[in-house]
Amino acid sequence: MKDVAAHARVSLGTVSNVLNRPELVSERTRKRVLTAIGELGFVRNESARQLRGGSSRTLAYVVLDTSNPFFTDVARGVQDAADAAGLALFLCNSGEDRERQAAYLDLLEQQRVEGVLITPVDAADPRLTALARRGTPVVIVDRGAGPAHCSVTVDDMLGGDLAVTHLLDTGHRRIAFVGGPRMIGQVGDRIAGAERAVDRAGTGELTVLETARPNVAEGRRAGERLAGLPAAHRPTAAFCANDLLALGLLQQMVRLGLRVPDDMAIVGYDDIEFAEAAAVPLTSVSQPRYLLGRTAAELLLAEARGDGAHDHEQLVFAPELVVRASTRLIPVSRRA
Amino acid sequence: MKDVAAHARVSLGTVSNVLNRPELVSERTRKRVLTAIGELGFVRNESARQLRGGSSRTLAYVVLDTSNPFFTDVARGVQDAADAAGLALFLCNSGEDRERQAAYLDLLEQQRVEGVLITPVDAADPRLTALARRGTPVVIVDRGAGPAHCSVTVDDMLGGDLAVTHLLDTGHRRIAFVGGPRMIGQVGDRIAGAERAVDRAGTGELTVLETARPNVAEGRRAGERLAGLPAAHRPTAAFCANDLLALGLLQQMVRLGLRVPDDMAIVGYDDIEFAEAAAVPLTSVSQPRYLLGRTAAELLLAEARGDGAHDHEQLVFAPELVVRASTRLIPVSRRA
DNA sequence: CGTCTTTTATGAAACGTTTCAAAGGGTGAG
DNA sequence: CTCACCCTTTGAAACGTTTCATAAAAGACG
Repeated sequence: MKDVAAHARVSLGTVSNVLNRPELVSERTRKRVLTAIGELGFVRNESARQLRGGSSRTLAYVVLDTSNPFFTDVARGVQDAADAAGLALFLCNSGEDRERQAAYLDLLEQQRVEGVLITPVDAADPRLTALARRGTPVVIVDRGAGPAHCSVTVDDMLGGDLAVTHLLDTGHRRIAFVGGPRMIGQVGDRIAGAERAVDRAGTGELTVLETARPNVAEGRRAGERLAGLPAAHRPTAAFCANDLLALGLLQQMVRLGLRVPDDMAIVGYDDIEFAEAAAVPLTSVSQPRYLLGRTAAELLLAEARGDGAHDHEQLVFAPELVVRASTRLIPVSRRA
Repeated sequence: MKDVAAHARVSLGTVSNVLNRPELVSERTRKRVLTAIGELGFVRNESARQLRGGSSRTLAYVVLDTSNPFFTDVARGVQDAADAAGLALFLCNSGEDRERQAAYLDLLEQQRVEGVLITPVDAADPRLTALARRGTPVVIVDRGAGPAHCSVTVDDMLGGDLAVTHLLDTGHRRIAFVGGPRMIGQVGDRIAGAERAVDRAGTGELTVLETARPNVAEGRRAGERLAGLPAAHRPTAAFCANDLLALGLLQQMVRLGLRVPDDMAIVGYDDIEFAEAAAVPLTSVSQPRYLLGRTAAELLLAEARGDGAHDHEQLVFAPELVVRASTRLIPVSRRA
């Protein structure tokens, strides 16, 4: 900037004014400075700017797993909200790795981002509370939060309830829940919702098949386990904690010669794009992904921009069941 | 930091030494300073650090489309390489939007990132050359580059050739290429490869069905157009520019009652995770995605860390054909 | 033509670090 | 007891901006 000033024969302050409050500078001078900037290929140093200005005009979203399409949709919502507010978005992928997440949080705090959106590896990470206490607003995405943060979630218990109620309604009695690890709050909630549906119906039984991670490979493995059971005891329907699991399960069923939905009905969760394109289009619980991200970012902005007082909100969205071919009414004659 | 110094009754310089060269500081003092840091919840200001130190310890990857699984795999490779080098990774999603890409490039240059990996919206963006000329190393990912940059690509002509050669070998003569827009260099190369295969075989004909974008929806639309043709003239095989298109096409075929591969064989491109989980597991051209990202990042690091002289390399990886159920040898008796 | 007001430009301070030359304090050798 | 040397610690400069009080220039007015 000093070079620019020299080149345009003005003072440092004037160059800064051209950049930040051009209306204070005369037409002639402004042009001269802009020309100098062009000729020298000057690029503002954001660090210095930030150091002096105090704010970074940057937001961050720490994603749990970039390769899960659910989160990329959420990210689009976040992106749009950030764009609308004129903020840049730093996307970080923790890859479900606690350490990497911690490293990112440290880094982001050091960068003085204006706020952090995060789908954390552990629901209640003390690090997040500490971060918020020190002044960086934090909004938890797709996970419940204590009163210390805003959060945006979808009602997983309701989702589980919808899914299993649908299975019970279509005539299933032996139902498997496939998902895990169970300690993930969400998974627990979906199980609870599933159990609530069974209890309310007063009939049917729920078996939980826990998986190590919610991905296609684990879905396949679960499929193998289910297919291995004698048909008489085998669940006739599976409710999966997400669509990746459901697709894996579906694929394994097809591979092992079990028919979907006749031998095994499947309900997934998330309604990702591929749910519809699956071998048998997948019945799934749909979450308002884009809206989730967008709303989360808006909450964060409100907290970051708001002056002082702020009440943390815990927003809960309602999921919807999308029925497709992977579930179907069992004729009464064929019921167990 | 001043507060920490006061709290620990040492000078500013000592605090800095504790942080950066702890071996210079006596055990006792170091402990005292660390305690003060803990008590005050001090967090380094990265901007100031960077301003003084000159380097940002940050890399950026400007992704063309986060929701395309191809790029998330590439991103994993980039991520790992960045981690290994102790650098943070800034993931940006241009969403195929020229303006957003430009905005990100400006932002990143202002942030003084150590280097930029990018899959650009346009192959030859003068902005990229300018960026590199001003000192920010740029590596082009999955797109060819002029001699001004390093680049990492996969041989798309070879990929197209492999796919169509496979279709010709399995007995197909009327082959459709589904993909677009054609002006994307990659698409052009795949078409060229496909034509090369046809020419070499001296038999068969290739029809190009151009799509507006390479996604599932467009794949479905292409499927509709193909299915609408009279069976006598309809291509018996389709080679799609990517798996999203192929999955859309497959889905539409199934929906319209055409059998895959009997009525329509399909070859996709990218071999994404869902290719295998599709209604009919998809034959696809597999690209070394992870390696692509990792190598790109390594090239970038070499350029960024290297002192001065650097020869730009254009690395080309070879794709592989993965044969699955969506293509099958046509019995000689049934050939046209 | 002087005075007052408005517009435009300037210079210095401040932001929070890192770095480096130099000062201070011990220790051991002579 | 003195000197030299090593280990610690210190203080100040520098990084590249923004901001603000102030100076200079330019108009406006009587």
